[in-house]
Amino acid sequence: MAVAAIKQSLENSGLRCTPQRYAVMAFLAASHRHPTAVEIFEAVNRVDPRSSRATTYNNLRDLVQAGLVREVAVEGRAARFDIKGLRHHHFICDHCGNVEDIEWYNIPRPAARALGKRVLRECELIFRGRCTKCAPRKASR
Amino acid sequence: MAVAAIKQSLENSGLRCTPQRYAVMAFLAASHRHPTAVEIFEAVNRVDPRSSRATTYNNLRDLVQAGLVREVAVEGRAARFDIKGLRHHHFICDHCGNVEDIEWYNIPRPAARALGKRVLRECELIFRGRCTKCAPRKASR
DNA sequence: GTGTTACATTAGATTTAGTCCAAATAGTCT
DNA sequence: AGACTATTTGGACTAAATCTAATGTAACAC
Ligand SMILES: [Mn+2]
Ligand SMILES: [Mn+2]
Ligand SMILES: [Zn+2]
Ligand SMILES: [Zn+2]
Repeated sequence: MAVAAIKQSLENSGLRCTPQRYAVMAFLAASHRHPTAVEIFEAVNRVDPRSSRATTYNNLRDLVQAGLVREVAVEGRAARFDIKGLRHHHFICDHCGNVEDIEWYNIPRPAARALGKRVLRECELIFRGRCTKCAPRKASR
Repeated sequence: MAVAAIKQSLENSGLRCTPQRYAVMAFLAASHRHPTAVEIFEAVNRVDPRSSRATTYNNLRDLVQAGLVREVAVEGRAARFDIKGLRHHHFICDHCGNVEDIEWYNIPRPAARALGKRVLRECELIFRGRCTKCAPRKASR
């Protein structure tokens, strides 16, 4: 994602493009690894400009709220984040907790009857199992 | 869920039916509210037999591992639990974090190609938006 | 420009959710 | 009964995230 594109999307969402905010976006845009808040905090602080822990969390919260970033809750582990670019599904490893992208495909929506008066914003499909690294080795089991 | 049924399912999973364990299962079976661990802990301790916090968490972990109970991670909030009875999807409210059951319907699996060497255990479909209580009132917006 | 205001950042304290530990208890088996 | 194993327990501990109050910075009005 280009510098200008990040700037644009921040301003479109009514968020100032501060160095700290930009750094979070740039790091997420460059990463396909669904980092945790702490990982983002550390990565951003390996070089200038610095960003405090509170700011990193604040910015992640704002970016999620603006719809630019997605937060993925993983049971028993820290939340992970990714930038909302191309639509995709997620695979979460039972064993190591890693979150991986799965190519998007369409899923049928629920019947209006089943939703009642709820207001639907999005459907999220999550696959669970063992990632390539954690899958049982060939003959075993 | 009947007393005997709970006993059965525990024993089938190789777990002793202790009073504390039973109490967790019985509470979950009777509740449709996806309680948090703390709520379960408090509910179980409103009457005998008592169960410590550590035991409640231990038992929830064991029950999830045995596949009898499901843990639902909710971003920014405590995990919630429900008993694995009839298959169903979940609706999570953006506003209040409540988890509600949505009638089951089948969803297409991903292409084998998209999964690669990963081992798929299950697909989970989560709907997000505003629950009935938090939905914007009629004319507004 | 100067002043005003709203938005952002910061360090550190605090809270929340959950885990760990070592000792005590209670089943199960022979 | 005695040995063995699973389970429970209180309390210390940890990790993740939020809160607070002070400070800094950018946009807007004049
Ligand atoms: Mn992703
Ligand atoms: Mn449910
Ligand atoms: Zn894995
Ligand atoms: Zn709600």
